[in-house]
Amino acid sequence: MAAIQSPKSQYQQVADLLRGRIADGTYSADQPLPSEPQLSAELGVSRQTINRAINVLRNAGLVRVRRGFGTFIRGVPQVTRDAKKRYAARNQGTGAGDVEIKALGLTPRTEYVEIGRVPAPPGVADVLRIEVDAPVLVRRRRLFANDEPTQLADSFIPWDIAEGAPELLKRDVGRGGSYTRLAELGHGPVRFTEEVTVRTATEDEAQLLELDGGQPVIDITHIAWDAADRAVEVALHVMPGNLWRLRYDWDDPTADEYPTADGDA
Amino acid sequence: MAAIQSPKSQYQQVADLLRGRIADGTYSADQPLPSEPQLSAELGVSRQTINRAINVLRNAGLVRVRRGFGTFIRGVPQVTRDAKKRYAARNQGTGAGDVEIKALGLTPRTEYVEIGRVPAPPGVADVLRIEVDAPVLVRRRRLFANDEPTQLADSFIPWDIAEGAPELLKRDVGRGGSYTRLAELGHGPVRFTEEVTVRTATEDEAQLLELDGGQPVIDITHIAWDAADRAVEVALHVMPGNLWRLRYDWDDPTADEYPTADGDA
DNA sequence: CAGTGGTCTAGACCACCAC
DNA sequence: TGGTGGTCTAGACCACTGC
Repeated sequence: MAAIQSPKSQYQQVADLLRGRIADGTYSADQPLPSEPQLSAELGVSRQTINRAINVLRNAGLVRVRRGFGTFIRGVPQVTRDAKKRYAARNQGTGAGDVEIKALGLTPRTEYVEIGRVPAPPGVADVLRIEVDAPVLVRRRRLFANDEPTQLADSFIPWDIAEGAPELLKRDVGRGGSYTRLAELGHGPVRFTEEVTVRTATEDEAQLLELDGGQPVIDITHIAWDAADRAVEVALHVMPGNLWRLRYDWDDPTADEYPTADGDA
Repeated sequence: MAAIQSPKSQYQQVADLLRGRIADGTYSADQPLPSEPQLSAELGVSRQTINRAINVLRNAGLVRVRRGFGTFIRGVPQVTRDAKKRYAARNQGTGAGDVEIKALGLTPRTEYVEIGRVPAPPGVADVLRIEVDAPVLVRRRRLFANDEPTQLADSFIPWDIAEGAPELLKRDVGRGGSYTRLAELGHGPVRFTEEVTVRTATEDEAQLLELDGGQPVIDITHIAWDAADRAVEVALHVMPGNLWRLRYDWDDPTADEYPTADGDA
């Protein structure tokens, strides 16, 4: 099917070779890969070419470079995030984010970056349909699996709602999680929307997620709606693209409306 | 917030500069960007450095290089794909894929790459819970917006179902689309699941989608289940990562089960 | 300190494109 | 044929790491 292509560039070939060696276990996960000068000598290409090849693997999330130290295989398995289940699990613990990590036998950890009252950033204000700079409660968290950062999760709640539940200003928001607190205030979420985009990480995100610049991230805007159809919470999730698998499912509400064989308007 | 960083590398600075010039309209979408030697002379850095900067923009999907001709701004807006609505729109035309494109005022086009009876590929057989190499109907399509490829969509239906509806072997599967044909056979989908991952494009995909190698793609495995909970169709979608925005929404089925304030098991 | 990867340059050769 | 981008090399300097 593929058209005849000119022979691959050397750095692509080197990248394929290294990919193969990673896959078949030639290189172990404990040891660093051979150094760039070593590979350069072994394969008879310049160090630049080796470096370019390794950059290909980095972009694919296959290896991780620790500067001044060496290049290592990234041994983190993919985490499945089931949109429905993660919120249904609210009765089992504090954060919904821990469920998926534990399921893989990894150790989750949550770092609270910021919890407090701040002016709403433009994007958030827009979604919550409030004025820019109107006060909101923000909860910024960084989630880890086995001490590797796996996700940034910034949650915003309009202040006029949040002020009713002082627990929301604590790290541990208490039994059932923040949605339960919202429910107690009469704003329990009954509907959720998520918008998913893929983009390259910003510098800040790359730092916090320990990614190389330019690596793709998944950007999820999660909105919780209460029974009065008010947006009561926005959560912005940013996650390394190669690390996650998102799962959604739904019933077809119009399953009984297939056109009949004889046709009608 | 960001820690003190050493000054950025030159190619990053050049990339930022070019990004700025694209954003503020210094460079028009009709004209190619200045050539690499020109930029090299203007900015006083080597051509390699310019080239690297442009590669950053390519990975972000901001520009598109036509070899031997020039580098151009990619002016395609993001398309929103609403998982529920796209299937609900089945009564309006043939393909569900056209809806989103038209909504943006772009011209959709579908290219049928392959329609026929083939042995099930391993991944597909696994999902459909049939033997590898058991026969399936495949419909491979490539979707365009304004003649730019926006999506690969390969659909698989177990042959024992598909053979009941000869229309499924035609390009135009008829009124209501393929799900209506399945419904007529007693296998109308009532439930859907989608799994979304992000990865770098394979060579074949890069060619078909006119991407540069290494660019991230969104990979969606869409499964349609009938009332007997049998997987009656699998659709594999591959789309340029920067081109799409995925939208999902769902009601919380457990909204009335928030723990009460006084608590119980 | 020696070894690692990050980056930069000058120069070069090539494939591809439009004319 | 001349201009475009794709790639490669040798050599260099640097920041960072662990010892």
